[in-house]
Amino acid sequence: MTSSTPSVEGRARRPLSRAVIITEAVAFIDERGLPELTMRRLGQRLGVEAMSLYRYVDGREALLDGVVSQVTEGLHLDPGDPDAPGNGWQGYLQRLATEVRSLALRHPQVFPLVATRHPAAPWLRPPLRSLELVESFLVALTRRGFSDTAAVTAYRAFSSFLLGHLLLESASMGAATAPAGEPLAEPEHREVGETDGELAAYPTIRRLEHQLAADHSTAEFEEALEHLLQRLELLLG
Amino acid sequence: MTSSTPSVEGRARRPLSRAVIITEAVAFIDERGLPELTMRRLGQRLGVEAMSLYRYVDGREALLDGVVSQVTEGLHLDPGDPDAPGNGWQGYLQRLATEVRSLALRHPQVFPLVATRHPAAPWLRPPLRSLELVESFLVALTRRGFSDTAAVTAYRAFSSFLLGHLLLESASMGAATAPAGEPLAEPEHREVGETDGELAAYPTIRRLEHQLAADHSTAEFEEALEHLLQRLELLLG
DNA sequence: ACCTGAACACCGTTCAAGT
DNA sequence: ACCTGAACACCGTTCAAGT
Repeated sequence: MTSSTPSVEGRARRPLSRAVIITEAVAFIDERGLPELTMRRLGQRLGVEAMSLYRYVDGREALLDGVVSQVTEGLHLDPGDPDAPGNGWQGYLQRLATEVRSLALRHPQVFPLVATRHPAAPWLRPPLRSLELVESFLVALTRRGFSDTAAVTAYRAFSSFLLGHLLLESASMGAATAPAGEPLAEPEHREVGETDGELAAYPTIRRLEHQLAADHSTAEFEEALEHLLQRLELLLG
Repeated sequence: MTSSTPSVEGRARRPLSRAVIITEAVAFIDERGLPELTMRRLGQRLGVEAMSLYRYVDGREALLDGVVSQVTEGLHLDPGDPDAPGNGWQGYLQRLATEVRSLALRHPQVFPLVATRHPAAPWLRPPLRSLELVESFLVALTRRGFSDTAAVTAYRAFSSFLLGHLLLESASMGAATAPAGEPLAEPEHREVGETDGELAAYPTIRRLEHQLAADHSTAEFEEALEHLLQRLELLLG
């Protein structure tokens, strides 16, 4: 009874499409990390040979672009009414920042991709890589008193801020969730130049070791954002 | 007359060593980009088979770590006398920032590697990835009036700042110098979703296209650094 | 219309063997 | 001591062929 409807062959196979391929690629990267993602393995996960993917995706590079797009388009922020209370430009930027941050924390293995893939154009600065989002950003700010130039300047400053903070944060998260392959910072298997013994040559690092390892990411993010907003306020004519 | 001294076989081959291999890898990435770097091609460039490299380098991943280390160790900054004029913590951070930036601009293709490789420890935050450098940073600041905690906080803020700004800057540079393979933003061969026509759906981006594409990186970097320093000043007890 | 088998060129890496 | 030939397992990708 091998019917033509997806039956019990271990798992019912979703019909292939660009969307499910990319969705599954994101899941794969989340679970096993980017270096593990292979056309062949992704096919296997989808119950299909690797070559089938090429009907829907233009090769591995295009697939990764798709991953970045999909993850990035999950961010749709309604600028809302400029005159509503708590909805000024500061509130807007704060909400946007929080949303991007939560994206980075949800997909720490994908975020480096968002951060480093070559953007298609200079007006798509990582990690704000969707046209919708950038358009929305610029409109939100110009409607709230920013001149064109000021809005563009703010856009640049804002993206640099997000990139720096979130890339570092997702990297330190990604290390914890890293693929089972690399032991990273395990007590055994130490690299020659970086053992505790060698750390003796750097007394200050050693003294501050605990503080350096401590995680204050949320507080730091918010504090830095606060200062960025103050800085951007100077752009208001 | 095939002598044993490196004679005229096209090019005198430097004797192999870990150092020359890594140096050549850096040059290779600078010229052709990271994805092009292959053990086999690197061997070829050194006049040797790929397997020979494994005597000196522990595989490709280790090679890339070596690349990051070498490039990063080119940064040795003398903190100098805390009491000398123009040598306060602000001057120190300014010099350090400039130095890291010039590194990023000299090696725009290598910088993403510096930015995204998993650091060996939480106290090595990209792009400040050398123990010497971090030690020097912390000493410089604590000698200049920062408490331990303040120095660590400053270290975090400073690295985020550098990472965000320089990764974006090096990416936009790297695109220009990109490998001959990818046409990127060419007039022909446009991706479906991002033609000028489609840009019509984003009127603000379109209106600000020129401003968005304009490059003000140096001024922006300096301005943002200035504000960071002001912000760090608040940490002084 | 959708998937696959076979094939190609190219990887990283190991190891016994050459000099 | 230093390099290499041969081999292995694994890539991405194409295309004619199957259903």
